Amino acid sequence: MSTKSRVHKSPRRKKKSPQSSVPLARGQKQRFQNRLLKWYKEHGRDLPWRKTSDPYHILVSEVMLQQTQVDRVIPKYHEFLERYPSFEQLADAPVAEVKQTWYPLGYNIRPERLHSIACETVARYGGQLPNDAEELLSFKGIGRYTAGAIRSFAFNEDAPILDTNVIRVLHRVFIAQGEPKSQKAALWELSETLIPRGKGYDFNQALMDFGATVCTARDPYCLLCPMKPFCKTYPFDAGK
DNA sequence: GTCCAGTAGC
DNA sequence: GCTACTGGAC
Repeated sequence: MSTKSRVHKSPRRKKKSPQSSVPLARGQKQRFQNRLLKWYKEHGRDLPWRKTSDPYHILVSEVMLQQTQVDRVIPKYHEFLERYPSFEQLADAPVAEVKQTWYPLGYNIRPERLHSIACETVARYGGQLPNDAEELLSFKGIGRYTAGAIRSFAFNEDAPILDTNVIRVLHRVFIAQGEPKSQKAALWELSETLIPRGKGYDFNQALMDFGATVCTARDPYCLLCPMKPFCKTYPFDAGK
């Protein structure tokens, strides 16, 4: 195969991709980045998994947080790590016991998968969770969101995340049209292009906190919001 | 009672 | 694109 197969093609405009590219007004990206990071410094939550970059701890917290709220996760996060302080110790434990320890967080497929991730990490990766997206996605129980969370929170990479908080925030601020959930391709791309180089960790944490505490699903706190000068949804109308 | 969650599997 | 999973918020 020739390496020059494209040499005669005329320069193409970027292919039209109806939902996969969001136009950003001049300066909007930088303003959003700066304001979000500043807001986070002042108002970010102090959560236990933000005091560590141990990939195992981050993994446990993210799997717990997949469908469970922060307040219910915090005590169980401590208990779980006390009982299973490392991939090795989790891998060595019987699944039935791990599921008991998990109780009452629910969605009990999660502790099974967490256990299997621990076994595989020990068996195939020498007890070190890989930082590669493809490899992370190959584990059952790690999807695109959790892979991004691990890469940014444990390995400090500028990897994008997209959960329902982030979908809501980015859709409101930058798009404000159509159904948020039908625009995931565009929103993933946005989540990626918005990350300030080298600041994936803080930026992603900030996005999550902002969605959880200001740009909330119901009755967002628009009056406190630093994005209101350029938010496409401001002023939010709850009656819509 | 209704809605909402990330992932896997369809 | 839809659904099961399980429990909480409202």
